[in-house]
Amino acid sequence: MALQILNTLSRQLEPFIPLDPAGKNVGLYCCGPTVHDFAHIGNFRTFIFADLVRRYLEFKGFNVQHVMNITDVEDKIIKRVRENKTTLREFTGKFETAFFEDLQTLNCLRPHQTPRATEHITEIIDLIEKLVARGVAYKAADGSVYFSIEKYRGCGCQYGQLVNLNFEEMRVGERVSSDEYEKESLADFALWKARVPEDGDVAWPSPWGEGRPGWHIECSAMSMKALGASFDLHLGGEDLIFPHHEDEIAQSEGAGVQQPGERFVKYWMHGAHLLVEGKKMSKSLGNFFTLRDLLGKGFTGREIRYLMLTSYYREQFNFTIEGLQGARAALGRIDECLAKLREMAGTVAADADPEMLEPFSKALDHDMNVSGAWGVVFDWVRENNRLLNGGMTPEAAGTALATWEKMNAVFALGSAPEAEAPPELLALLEERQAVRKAKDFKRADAIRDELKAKGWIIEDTAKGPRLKRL
RNA sequence: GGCGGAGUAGCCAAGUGGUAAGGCACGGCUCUGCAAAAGCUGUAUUCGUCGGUUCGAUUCCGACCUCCGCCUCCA
Repeated sequence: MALQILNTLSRQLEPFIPLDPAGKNVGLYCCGPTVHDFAHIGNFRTFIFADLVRRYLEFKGFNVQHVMNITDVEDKIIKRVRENKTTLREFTGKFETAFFEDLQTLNCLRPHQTPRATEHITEIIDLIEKLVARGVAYKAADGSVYFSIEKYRGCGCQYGQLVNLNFEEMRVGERVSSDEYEKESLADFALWKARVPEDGDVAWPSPWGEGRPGWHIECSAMSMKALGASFDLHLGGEDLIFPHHEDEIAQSEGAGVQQPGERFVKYWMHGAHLLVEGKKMSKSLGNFFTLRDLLGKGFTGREIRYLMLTSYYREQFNFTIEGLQGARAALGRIDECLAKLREMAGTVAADADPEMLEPFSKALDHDMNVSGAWGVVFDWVRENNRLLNGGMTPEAAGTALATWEKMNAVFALGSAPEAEAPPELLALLEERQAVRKAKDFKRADAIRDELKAKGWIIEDTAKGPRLKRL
């Protein structure tokens, strides 16, 4: 069964066939963060989605090269650098570090390459020079260089591959900032922005004078440097479809660096946005959360990851605190089953059960249908629990665990946090056992309440009691 | 106005031209000194509304209603 992907280019489900003739290597680029602040959970939905795609491709046996840019120069960053009287590198470094910490908290694999825009100014300038040489970019009176959509279309290229653009009907210009009036046409976009006083020290020399890259160009320059002029997969949030990705295509294909008939990117996948408590996230509504905010509320990275992974990436997802609590319960169910399986399996080593993996990957093959895959996982949990109630062999438990390892390579939930009770509580637990034997249930229940007050619940199992974190 | 997406149980969420996965929550049962925990188990005559095609539609077609996103800051 082959993986099928809903390609934004065609809006259709297409079989995934890598450009690599050997069908082995896959280039994956995902638009990364603009490091001007801590990333919010909406951002992380996209990055968890990218991580899922990467892990699933690896599960399928592909050799993935995963690239994610760090946009570390941009209007908002420059503004904040000025406000904070700091340097660009110091300011962006702080949020970049936090971003990678957050990715780790969410158990996202670190991309193989995470190029910074500021370290690819040479590549960016080279690309702009190619565009100027081909006549699809021009230097305006303000010293900036713009991409000409009209010239680009004049070369027979299509602008509007990802979105159906109707230039006559577009309400163009409503939000165009006033400093861009030098453009020949409102739809044109900046490749190189001429230095202005507000930029402070943030400027690089270029053939067009000092300045800095425009918004879209860094992704074109860095993705093509890392993965070649034509690569397999490009991911990002749905808001990037237009203009960011449309402009990336225009810049990349307009430079004439692909072989005839080749495209910049073969498959585009876009993740839908998040709602929080049913509303669009906004600071004024109080439903704007960074990952750190949620950790502060006592939720864990794996709970957040799980919740994000229960929804189909292409559909808007309502992220709620109630959902996080449900995630905690669902994870508890999986953890419980795994713990019992481990106990049963002991040291038995076994191979995964291919019959189990088949429906799991069949679901994911359908454009990353995680819901179907979770259905398989929970059916598996129930079946294991039934067997654990009698009739399961250590070998069968070993097979089940090996199967889980495979599935979990895709979902990457990590393992349940170890919760070893402190000795004084274990002593209380023993005391309770003693008084229960003596039928002093009053004292036994008092101990139970005391432990509960300290955050531990007693689980009386066939093998005796154990303490569990509340 | 243009373009795109969505409406399935209390909540989240799959799916299919042949009679509705899964998770959370809730009820029942097992276990227990009682509990808890855990496990098992039950729960949508019905898939936004109205028509049409069909032996049969939640699934296809048409109309309508509602919600959401994008249209040059945005994951």
